Amino acid sequence: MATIKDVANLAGVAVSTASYALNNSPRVSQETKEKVLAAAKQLNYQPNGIARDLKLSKTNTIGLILSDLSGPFYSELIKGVQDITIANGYDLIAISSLGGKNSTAVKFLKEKRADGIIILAHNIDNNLIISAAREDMPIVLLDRPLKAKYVLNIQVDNEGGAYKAVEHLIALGHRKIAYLSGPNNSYDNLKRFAGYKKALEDSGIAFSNQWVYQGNFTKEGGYHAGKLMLLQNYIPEAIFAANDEMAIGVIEAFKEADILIGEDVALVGFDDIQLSEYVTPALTTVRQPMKEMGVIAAQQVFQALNGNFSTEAILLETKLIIRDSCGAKKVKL
Amino acid sequence: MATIKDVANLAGVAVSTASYALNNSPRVSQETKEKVLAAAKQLNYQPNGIARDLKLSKTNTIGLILSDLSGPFYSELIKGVQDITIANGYDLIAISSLGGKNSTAVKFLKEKRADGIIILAHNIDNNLIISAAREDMPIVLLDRPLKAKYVLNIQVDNEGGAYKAVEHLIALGHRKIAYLSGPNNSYDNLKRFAGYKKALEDSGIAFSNQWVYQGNFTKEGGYHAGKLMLLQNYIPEAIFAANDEMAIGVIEAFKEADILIGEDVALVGFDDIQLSEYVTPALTTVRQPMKEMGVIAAQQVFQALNGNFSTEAILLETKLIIRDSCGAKKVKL
DNA sequence: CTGTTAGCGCATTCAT
DNA sequence: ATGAATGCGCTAACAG
Repeated sequence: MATIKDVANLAGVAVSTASYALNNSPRVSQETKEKVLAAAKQLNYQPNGIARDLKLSKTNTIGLILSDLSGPFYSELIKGVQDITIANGYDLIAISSLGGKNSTAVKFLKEKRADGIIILAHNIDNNLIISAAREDMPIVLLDRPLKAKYVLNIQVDNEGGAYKAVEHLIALGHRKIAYLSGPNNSYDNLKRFAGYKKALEDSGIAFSNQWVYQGNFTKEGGYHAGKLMLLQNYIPEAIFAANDEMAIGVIEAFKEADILIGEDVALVGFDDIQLSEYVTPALTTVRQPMKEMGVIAAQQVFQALNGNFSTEAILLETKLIIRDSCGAKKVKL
Repeated sequence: MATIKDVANLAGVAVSTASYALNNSPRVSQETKEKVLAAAKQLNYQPNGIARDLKLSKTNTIGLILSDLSGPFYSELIKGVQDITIANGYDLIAISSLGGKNSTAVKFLKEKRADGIIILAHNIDNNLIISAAREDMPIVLLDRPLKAKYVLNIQVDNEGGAYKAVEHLIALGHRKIAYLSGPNNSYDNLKRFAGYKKALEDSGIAFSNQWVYQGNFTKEGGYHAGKLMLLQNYIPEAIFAANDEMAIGVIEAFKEADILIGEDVALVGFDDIQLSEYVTPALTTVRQPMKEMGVIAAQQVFQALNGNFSTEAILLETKLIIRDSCGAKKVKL
């Protein structure tokens, strides 16, 4: 691979001159500029970005860390981030935090391989984030609060969203409302659980531990939880699933047992992933403003890069999307 | 940020010794190793990965270039690639080719920011690929054939898959079969179109240009094509959509007009995206072995990195997944 | 076993 | 307007 040195040699100028010419600096004459450009073309010269990054201590890229690149859930988020990143002339890279300690994500954080980082991955450790965040690499955290220098917080109102969902179920006349839980180390799950409990409480419904089922935020988990309810022969009047994937798992489990969701049991999810609209019955769920979240996250990164570190956490509102699985439409008839 | 030099100073050793110690080389005594590690810890030293990459001319990462990071379609592919990449101790980065000439993807290719590249993005130019591919950065191309040095080809049998789909439609008794087309510059689309025509031909059905509708591989495109058919008051007996997203768009358009898919019109898609199973009616479609594709692509990269450049293109088989939208299940009753 | 030194490829300061 | 020289942070060949 040709280096800038080769180009300079061929053009008969010094390396520095070649560099100036290549970067279109006004310091170099038109004539030599052309000479250098011609040489570069002839050698098929491509600048080595890594050398440049090292020299400038700047990568011009934003890293988006996700717990799983193949999730169904991030599509809109990515779009939002992408829009802003491109608009700022930066590059965007998506990184998986899969693999724990040795994941690409951890390496990126530790080695400052991006000028800014957006994280939506609960398996990235708080301490790592704190020690990685720096003035020239601010970090935006999307899935938990963390007060630290150069760390910005944006969150969805999980608790409020869950509250809305359960309140809706209660208004529909249900009292025995199960909670289908995500992982206990997930902050999102905790908040949703809190919202669930608060809604029960506010309606004078006593909470029972029996009502919570573990579904691990996966479709399979939801399916198994549904099966478990069937085996125990305990079908609640309503189920609030802490995310849509689990809710879809429940739908499948109940479908196999000929239990009609939206009639025999009411079901509400959380997230409003793309699938939720298409599943049968269409899933009532709590929508997160994912694209907006992506946009704001990216904007915060660039603001921080410009020295404006907003201190206060941003809380985004959710919206209850009523479809068929909760039975509300039936009730109205 | 502390550098290795600071660590060496604090530990009272030379930079090289510090480097060896940090990299756990057997050349350095246990005692000094500990001294260095202690110093590193005290300074919260983090190696600068970019400097290392420059020095070693190696990034230890594989880049996966996709035309749109937020597509519903890549989930399984990414999983396959990820598995192999992690197994080889490499990092994986997903990059969007959105943004044309200035996209991150183009930069990655030109500046050799990865040790291997996998491309599924029709908007990356052949010439760019040819000039970017090199011994220490092989490129695997997933969406078109391209014979060039250090370029490897893996493809799905688009033509065969389309043939199967249309053959199935013909076997069901349909003659007027519309083709819902993707972009004309897409190789995949071309091949699927070829399979469609061949199937017609082999059954003695004359092809008519009137039967092809443009849908641009998007749901919106499919929706509009469906609307157009309705406006023209020309509903074909069957539709073969060149991908599932367009097929889903057609379903929506027809649903609005109370035309029953699977009864009034038969519909088959291509890809078998996750949604296809859940949409109503469930979509009959041609499944691509996406995960397998990812696995093989990554394997090819690592083989190439080890000097084994397989020359022959790999062709992966497709499978017709019969669900409800084609009406086959009805017919059997 | 440890230290000295030379680059990796580039941008940039300082002379000229 | 151009060139010589320096260093970003790191690894590794070489010397001791």
